[in-house]
Amino acid sequence: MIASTQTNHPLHSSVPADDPQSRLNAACARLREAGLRITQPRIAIITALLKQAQPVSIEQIHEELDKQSCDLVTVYRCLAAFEEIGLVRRSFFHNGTSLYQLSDGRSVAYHIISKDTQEIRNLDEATSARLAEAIAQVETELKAAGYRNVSHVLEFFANPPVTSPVREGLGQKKLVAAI
Amino acid sequence: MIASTQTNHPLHSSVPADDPQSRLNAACARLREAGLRITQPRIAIITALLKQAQPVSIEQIHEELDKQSCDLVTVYRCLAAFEEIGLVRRSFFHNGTSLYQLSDGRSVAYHIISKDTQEIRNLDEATSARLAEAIAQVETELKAAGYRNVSHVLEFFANPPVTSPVREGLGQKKLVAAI
DNA sequence: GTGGATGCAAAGAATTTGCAACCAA
DNA sequence: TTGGTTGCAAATTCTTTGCATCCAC
Repeated sequence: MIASTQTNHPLHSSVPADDPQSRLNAACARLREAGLRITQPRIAIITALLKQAQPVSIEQIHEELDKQSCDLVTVYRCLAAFEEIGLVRRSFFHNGTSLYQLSDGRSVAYHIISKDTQEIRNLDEATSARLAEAIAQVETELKAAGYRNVSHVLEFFANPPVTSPVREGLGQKKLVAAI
Repeated sequence: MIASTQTNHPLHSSVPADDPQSRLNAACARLREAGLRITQPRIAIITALLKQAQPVSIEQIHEELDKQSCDLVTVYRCLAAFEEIGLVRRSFFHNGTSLYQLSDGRSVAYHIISKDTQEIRNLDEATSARLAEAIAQVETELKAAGYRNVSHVLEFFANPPVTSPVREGLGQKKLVAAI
């Protein structure tokens, strides 16, 4: 039910190649198309996002960026710009914090956020795909009804089983629970 | 596709009567069960929530409360408490603000939030029900897998058609767009 | 009577804004 | 060259906390 590891199924993603370099290139192309400039901070931010399998907070991204490479404010501004052109999805908020993830056309994965620890896990692919299909259908209907720029947010919240395998990788340090 | 008016289908809601008084009573009962006290501010807050067909922000609730009846901080604290016992659902956030709605067992309605105006509309019942079913299935699986306190947030964002009928009632004044 | 609830003031955290300097196109 | 970007500092906004007082049970 819960995919603890992110498996890559090139078969599933209709769009881009999987290696970081081409994904970065694709992202830069989208910036250019949108009339945005390719700057050092932006490359660094996109590169940081490429490493993430889960949505991450702005703070986390900034920390990834070896501090000096750009200002926190720049991360805010870049992510806002990226979101505007659909390069990233603002995935969810909890305790009032936004999390972001690259949206480069590969399949959506929905998440379970631990109510206690803010740990994030992916739903397994099959389940995510099933939900994505139901939601896509609604979005199609909305578009047919004249809505534009249709998007959505779906997150699950829960207390994970006690025997929970802890997620590895860059973590929840900065995701302090507020409630 | 989009239900502009909130239709009441007693047939659908297995639980409570529709008149405000019994809904208030039911809510109070739930407070009592949870060991929370029935106070004047809490009654006022619940009453304000009862009037809403859509999720509302804490600010909005506070404004509904003819100012003097309780402090903003109290609204925060009460809603946190209500959320804890499942009396309200924290429905979604946008521009970082949480919105709340009473969750008294009547059917869920998912929402479309206008990206421009923050106007909120309900999906029609059939569509909401279809989504709710797909999601309930996932939640059931999660519970079976040992997850507890499973909940979710699903929101659609879009720019509504230009000929959009504007939603009446307590509104988006306080829902200032931040991005 | 007693512990939970409230109000007020103040602290904190996340995010935004103003503006001068900078650099990608 | 020039307007989009950035950095730094300061301002805002939303939310939480501390603590004395109050009131529901």
